[in-house]
Amino acid sequence: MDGPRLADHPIHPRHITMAKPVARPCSQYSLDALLLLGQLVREARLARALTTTDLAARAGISRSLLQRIERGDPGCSIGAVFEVAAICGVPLFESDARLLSQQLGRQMEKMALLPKAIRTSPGVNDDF
Amino acid sequence: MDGPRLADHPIHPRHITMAKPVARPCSQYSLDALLLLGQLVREARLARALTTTDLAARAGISRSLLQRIERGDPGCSIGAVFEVAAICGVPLFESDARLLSQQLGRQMEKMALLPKAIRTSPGVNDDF
DNA sequence: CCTTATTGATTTATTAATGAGTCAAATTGA
DNA sequence: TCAATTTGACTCATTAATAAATCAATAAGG
Repeated sequence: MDGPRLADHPIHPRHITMAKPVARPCSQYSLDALLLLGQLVREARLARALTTTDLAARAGISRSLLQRIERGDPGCSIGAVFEVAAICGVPLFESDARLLSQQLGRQMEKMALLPKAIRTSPGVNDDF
Repeated sequence: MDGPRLADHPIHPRHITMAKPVARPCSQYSLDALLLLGQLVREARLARALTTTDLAARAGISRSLLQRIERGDPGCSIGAVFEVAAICGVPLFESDARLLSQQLGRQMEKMALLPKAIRTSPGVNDDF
């Protein structure tokens, strides 16, 4: 059981980077939205003359994470992304802090009125 | 070294859940935005009469993750959140897929013109 | 031009997120 | 009312995200 292992005989040349299987599949729409958000963050950061190190420090995250955020990596935590966006002034939901809070309040009221559970009729296929 | 351990003598009654230290600090603004997004997802899901199990399956995530998304948990991956939002029709950036793609294209062009690096003057304090 | 700072791209150890499962409580619709 | 279903809230094992550090390449500005 100590013969040559598969890894010792690479199929591909070293310099060709194998596309590693994506951690979690993500639609193109989501990827586009993510990339756009990342670019908006980058633009806002540059507009404020902040270095990646500075912005990362202000957001309480590492520079490497900020780099992934600007690249639109779907694996970043949404808390980190929103924090960075908020700090460098990229609007979330096209509203400022006050409007957001109002919107949240109204939303919470609405939710209180909605049914707490949904039940699907066994026979109905609701695909779309 | 085998006397009674600290854990054997709880300070608090069992039924009082200790608020565990937050994994990563997050501003109130971000938390509000996250909660709003979660509520919008929940509302959209109910409007489409989807169970949490159904929507989670369509998004390719677990039900427990969907629950955390609707709760506005900052630790969820942004890819998962955007995917769920897209599936149940919560608009990202208040634009549909086509507009998003256009917007992304324009943004990429703009970015090409911007400086690649920012450097901070040693004496200047740009705090705000 | 030349020094200095910033960025991009790695790797690795650590920490946290995720999926899967269970259970009780709440809700629905008949 | 009542059975069936959905939801919320946990636990735990596994997987992935994150921080930190390094290094080469690039860009800025005197």
